[in-house]
Amino acid sequence: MENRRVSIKDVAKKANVSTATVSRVVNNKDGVTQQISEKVQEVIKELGYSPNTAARSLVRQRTNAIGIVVNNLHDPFFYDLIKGFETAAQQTSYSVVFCSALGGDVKSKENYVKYLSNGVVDAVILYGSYRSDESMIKYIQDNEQIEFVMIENDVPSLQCNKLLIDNFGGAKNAVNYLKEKKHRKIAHICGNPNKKVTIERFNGYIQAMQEADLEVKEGYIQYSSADYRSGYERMNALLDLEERPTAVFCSDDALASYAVRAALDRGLRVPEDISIMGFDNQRILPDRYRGPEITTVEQPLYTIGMDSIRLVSERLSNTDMKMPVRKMYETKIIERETVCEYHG
Amino acid sequence: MENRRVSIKDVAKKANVSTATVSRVVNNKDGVTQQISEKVQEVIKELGYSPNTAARSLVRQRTNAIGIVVNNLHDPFFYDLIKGFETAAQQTSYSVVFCSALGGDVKSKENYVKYLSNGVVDAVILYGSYRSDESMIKYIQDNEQIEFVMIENDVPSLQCNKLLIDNFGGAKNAVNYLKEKKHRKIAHICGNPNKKVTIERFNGYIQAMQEADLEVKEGYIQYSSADYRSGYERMNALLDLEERPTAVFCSDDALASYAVRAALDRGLRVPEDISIMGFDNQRILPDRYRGPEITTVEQPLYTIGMDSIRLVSERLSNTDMKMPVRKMYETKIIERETVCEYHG
DNA sequence: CTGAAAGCGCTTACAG
DNA sequence: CTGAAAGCGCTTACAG
Repeated sequence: MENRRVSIKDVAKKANVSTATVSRVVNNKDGVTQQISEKVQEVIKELGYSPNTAARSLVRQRTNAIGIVVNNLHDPFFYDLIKGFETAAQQTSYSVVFCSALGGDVKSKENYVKYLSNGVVDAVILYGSYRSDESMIKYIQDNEQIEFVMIENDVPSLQCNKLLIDNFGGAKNAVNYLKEKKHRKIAHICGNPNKKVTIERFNGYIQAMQEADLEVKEGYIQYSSADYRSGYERMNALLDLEERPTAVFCSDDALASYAVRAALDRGLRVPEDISIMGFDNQRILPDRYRGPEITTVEQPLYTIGMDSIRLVSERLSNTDMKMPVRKMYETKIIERETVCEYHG
Repeated sequence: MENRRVSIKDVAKKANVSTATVSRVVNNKDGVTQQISEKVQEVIKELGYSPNTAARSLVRQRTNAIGIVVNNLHDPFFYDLIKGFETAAQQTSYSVVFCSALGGDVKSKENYVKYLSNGVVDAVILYGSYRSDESMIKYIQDNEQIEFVMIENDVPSLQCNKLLIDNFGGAKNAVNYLKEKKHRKIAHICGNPNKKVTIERFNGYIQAMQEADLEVKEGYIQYSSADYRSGYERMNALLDLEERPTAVFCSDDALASYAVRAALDRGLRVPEDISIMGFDNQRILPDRYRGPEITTVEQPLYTIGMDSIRLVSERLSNTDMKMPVRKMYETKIIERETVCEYHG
C-alpha cells in the first residue's frame, strides 16, 4: 500500500529507454529491436511491473471488460445463468465482473449500473425486470454510448439489446399441458408483484384459460407476496375453496415448492390428489425442499447467459453492427413428478 | 457507442466555468457560490454528465471499489459467503465486484487478480486454496501495495490479511463426535486432492483417531477425485471392506451426499446401518439430493464474507493499520439425520 | 470564490 | 527503430 506502484516511467528509466518503447514491448507491437525488447522485458520482470488498467482504459477509450448486474447473486436461481456467463467469459478475451444488489434494492442496482458504465466496462448486461427500475432505465436511456443488454426485461422505450423469454407463451403452454391432462379446474398462484414476469405469466394463464373455454372460478387466482414462502398460504387458500381446483399453475418453482409443501402437510398426495406446476426449471429449490420433483416450464438461462456475453463481445469488435438485437427465447415443458392426469 | 461521452469539459464550456469548478460541484466541495453551483448542476442534468471512473481513479489513486475472486461463482456452495459479501457491501460505500474462474482454471483466476489489482479496485478478496495457485501467490507477493485478504488459504510466505477456518480442528471434532456416539470403526473419504482443505481435514481425522487410540484400518482412507460424485464409489469401496466401518467422515457435504446415496442404493439405512458425516454445512446439496439431512461441521462463511469486506474497508480508511490481520474461525457441529449412536 | 496549470499512468500519431 | 509530446478525463494545490 505504501510504496507507490511501479509505473511505466520507472521501467523506462531503469531500462534507459522512453516510455513509448516500454509501452510498445508491453503491448507486443513490432518495431522494437530484439535487444531492446529483451532488456525492457527483463526490467519489467525485475520490477514486477504491470500496466495500470485505469490509465490504459482512459487513453484507449476501451476497458476490455464486461459488467453484469443482478439482484441477489447468492440466489441459486441463477445457477444456470451464471454458469452460462462464466462459460462464455472463459472463451472471450474480456474480463467479466459481476455486481449484485441485495433484495430488490433499486438504488444500489442503479449505482452499480452507473459505476460500471462510467469507464469501468465497455458493456453492461442486466438481468431482471422490476417494476421499480424506472430511474435506472432512464439513466440507461441517457447513456447509450455504452453497449447494454437487458435480459428478460422488455422496456419499449429502450433502444438497447434485449434477450427476452416468452413468459406469456410459456404460461399458456403450462395451462394447455394441464388441460391435456384432463384438468378443468386450474388455479394460478401469482408471483412477486414487483416483477414484470409475474404479469406476463399471469396474462398467459388468463389467455390460455379463455382460449380453452375454461372457467376461472372465484378464488382461483391467488396473489402471493414478494416472498415465495407465501406460496404456502396461497395454496392453503386454494385448498379451502369450496370448489377446489384439481391443478394449480404457480408463477415460479420456488412458489410451487411451497405450494407442494402445503398440500403435503394437509395430507394430500401430489400429484394424485392435486397437480402442481411451476415455472423456471430451477434446479435448486429453497429451504431444503425434498418433496416430489416439480413439473415445470424451462427458460433457457444457460444459453441466455452465454449468448449475452457473446453478443456483446461481437458487437464491441464490429463497430458497424448498429441496430440493437432483440431476441425472444422459447420455453419448454419439463415433465416431472407433480402433475398427473385427472380422473374425474 | 458512437457519440463521445459527455466530459467535464463539455459541461464547463456550456456553464461558462472552469473544469475545476465543475469538479468542485460534482464532489460537493464547498467554496462555490450557490448561484454558480446551481447553474452547473443544471447543465450536468441537461447533458446527463457523470464523471469517468477511470480518470477519477487515476488522479485520486483510489478506486473506491473492492474486488472478490472465487472459482465457480455458480456453485451453491457459496450461498452463505456471497450473502455475507452482499450484506456488507450494502453497508459500505465501496462498490464491490465479483470475478469468477470456471473449474479450477488457475490462469483465469490469476488474470482476474491481475486485472483487478492494476487500478480497478483498492483491495481484492480471494477465496479458496488450490495447490496450483502458486504463480498467483507469487504475483500477490510482488504486489503488496494493494490490500489483499485471503480467505481459507494460509500461505506462510504471504504477508497479507488472512481469514482462516479451523479445518484441522473441525475434522478432529467430527471424529470425536462420532466417537462419543460409540463408533470405533471410523473411515474417511478425502476430498478434492487439489484443495488444501482436503489435507487439513485429513490430518484432523488422523490426529483425532490417534488421540482416541482408534485404529485406522486397511482401506479406511478413501481418496476421491476432484469430482464430488466420486464419493459414491468411495463409499462403495468402504462398504465392500471385510471389516466395514460403522461411521464415515467425509471431507465435505457434497461428497457426503454421494456417500449417502451409495449406502441407500445398497439397501442400507442411514444412519441406522451406517453413520455418515460431512463438512461445510452447505445448505444446498448437488444434483437434487433428497436423502436424509446430513450431519456436518459448519464453517461460518456468512460471517467471513461480512468480515472480509468490513476488514478491508476499515483498513482502506485507516492508513495507519499496517500489520495484516490473521484470524482463525472456529467450526461447529451441526447435528442432523445421518449420524446415530452405534449399538455394537 | 474561481481558474490556469500540473499531473495521475498510460498510448499513439508524428518526427527524426 | 526510437523518443518527445500531446492527450485521455479527471482533481487539486496554487495564485489571484
